[in-house]
Amino acid sequence: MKKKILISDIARDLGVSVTTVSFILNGKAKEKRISDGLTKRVLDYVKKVGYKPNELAKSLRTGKTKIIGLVIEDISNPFFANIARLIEAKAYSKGYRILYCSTDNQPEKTVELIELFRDRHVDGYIITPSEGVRDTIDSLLNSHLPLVLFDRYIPGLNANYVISDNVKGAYDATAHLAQRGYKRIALVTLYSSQTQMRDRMNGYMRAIDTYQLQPYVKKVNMEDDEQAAIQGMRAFLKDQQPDAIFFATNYLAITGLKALKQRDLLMPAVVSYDDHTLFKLFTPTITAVSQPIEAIADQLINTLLNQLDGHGKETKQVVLPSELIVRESSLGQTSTKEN
Amino acid sequence: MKKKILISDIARDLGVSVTTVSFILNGKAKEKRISDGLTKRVLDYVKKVGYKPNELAKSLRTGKTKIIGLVIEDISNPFFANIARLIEAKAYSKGYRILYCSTDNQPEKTVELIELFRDRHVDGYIITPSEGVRDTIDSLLNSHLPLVLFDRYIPGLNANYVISDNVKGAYDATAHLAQRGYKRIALVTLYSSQTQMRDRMNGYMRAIDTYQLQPYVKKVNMEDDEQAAIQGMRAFLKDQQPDAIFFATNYLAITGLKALKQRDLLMPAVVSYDDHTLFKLFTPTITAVSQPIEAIADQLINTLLNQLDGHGKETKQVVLPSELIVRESSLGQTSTKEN
DNA sequence: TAATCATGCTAATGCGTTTAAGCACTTTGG
DNA sequence: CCAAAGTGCTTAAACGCATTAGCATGATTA
Repeated sequence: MKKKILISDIARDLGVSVTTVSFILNGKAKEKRISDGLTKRVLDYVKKVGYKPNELAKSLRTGKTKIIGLVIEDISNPFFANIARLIEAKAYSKGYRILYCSTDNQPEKTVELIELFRDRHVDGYIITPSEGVRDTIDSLLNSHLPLVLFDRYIPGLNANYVISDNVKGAYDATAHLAQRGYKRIALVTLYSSQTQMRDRMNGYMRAIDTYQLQPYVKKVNMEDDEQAAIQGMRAFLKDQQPDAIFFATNYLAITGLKALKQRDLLMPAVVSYDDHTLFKLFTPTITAVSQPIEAIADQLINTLLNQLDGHGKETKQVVLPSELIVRESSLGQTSTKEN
Repeated sequence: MKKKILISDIARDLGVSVTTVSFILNGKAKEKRISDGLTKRVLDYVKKVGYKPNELAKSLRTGKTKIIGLVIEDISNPFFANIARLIEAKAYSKGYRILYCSTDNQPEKTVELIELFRDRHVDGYIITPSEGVRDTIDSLLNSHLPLVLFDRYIPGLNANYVISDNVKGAYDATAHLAQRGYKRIALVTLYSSQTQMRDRMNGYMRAIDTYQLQPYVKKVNMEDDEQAAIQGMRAFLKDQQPDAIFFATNYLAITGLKALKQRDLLMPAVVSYDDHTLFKLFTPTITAVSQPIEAIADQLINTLLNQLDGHGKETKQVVLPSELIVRESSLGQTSTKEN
């Protein structure tokens, strides 16, 4: 168990000052007019003994950690997981590392995680805000900390965000069902006033208006155990007998499918906001509103990096289009996006 | 944008020394015989001004970060995601925080992530080791850093680990199919010599021996694009015409289902190692070998916390039983574990 | 009465870096 | 020819906290 080697060891061994070594290590050799010979000598020695600076000390001194905190609703949801992956890759190439945590959409947990990241002095934040975290986000904003929200935003808060066009996505999904001739098109959504949920509801209602249909809305509480949610949905299905259902999230769709699994209910047409790898495997396959994951990740990381570089003082609020992926194996039709 | 408040500010405002404040804040008031009156006065003032110590400085000084690094194959895989959740919850209650990262099973990335965590001085490691990281793990071991491997281990390395009984799980799955009368039972696995894969193969082979069947094994490379894997599987299916398939991981099963989706192939019976929320929704539903997630998380965190407390010098290597969850809706049978 | 002890606190040092300021000399420009 | 600028480094002060060793009191003991 060899002793950890310090920058002062390097300096001593080479007969120079710690400062000089530090300059060279931080690429300031030229700027600080250190001779090429010494620069090379130091670099070689550092490589030889395998010295690595103590990042904690470095961060304490500089105030920078080269870490981005990713506070996400649920990392096990494929939509979020995929975005996390893309962000991680892009950040990596810029020398930043990502640390992630799941909030389960619980305000207290979200606040705690943001505080944790703040305690650890992460350089920037990417957050899916749950309800009731306005003050915490506001405090980050007031401290001028680089920050981008996504998937939803906080009305009235002048923060950067990247979201998809939830209204249009939901409208398209509902309109698609209406055009197929379905008459009793239900929306299954959450008890939630978050913006993305609100907008999906609005999109659904707009389509209902356009096609002069009756709305059937079921709100579910997903924080309780899943069984209760399933029971609630089953009651709704028996009651209202929808011939088509638009689920406002992919996990609502999954829970809904479980509710439909028992064969006493007839299988309505199903559309989900957010896709899922397995949706294409179902019989019948499930149409989905697919968010432009790659573009979202791009915008997120670029907006954040801009702020980290000190540019981009003006807030950036981006709305990206979603795409309806139509899957109807029973009718022999396939989307071109299929693989 | 208010200035960050320091421990020295507290001390000055209260007319006491920094040392005293530090003692009180770290719960050493009694031990250091600080009077109750002063203790209360300091605590109250700290709460009033909302002082929070700089964790970086603290860590630099103490060498402790109260952070556990979780290096996992793929956080978007439900099996890993669920374990991560449980670990996070248990660690949290002990004052530890979790930081996670996905390796995608790539050795270079795994090594880099472990180094990253090491640079950040995490207090302990929980790792699903990919191949080729023996040296890195060994180096952690040599530095006496608290460490537990899981899902697989590294043969010959005397490290703590927690795994499930892969041999028995695979045997049970294969035997189940044999008992149902299937004759051409295939194994679909990875090109991988990791222990869990090796053991699942061994379990399959033992069952093949027991029931005097012919083995049909397809190895797949999942690091390439999925299309190639699907094509490979389809070729195998057409060639060998298995009437039952045992997939060695849940994502192999998902890819396999995509390969089977086209209706030119007859649907064989399917069993997967590791369960998935959606498996029970398929028609026909999919039987799975389910690992005891809760027990695994318990053992992992307990083993690690033991080491962090300074106890537990002897290495702990735990093998937990897996359970076969039989799902056969077509036959009207259901497992009692079903919900 | 002096020696001892418990009490309640503080001064000083260290953790491993970065960085502003400087130093002793040499070169350059007008 | 002399001030200004350049050269190649180093000194020392942070960064924000924890901790060891110790110091001044007053109380207790012998």
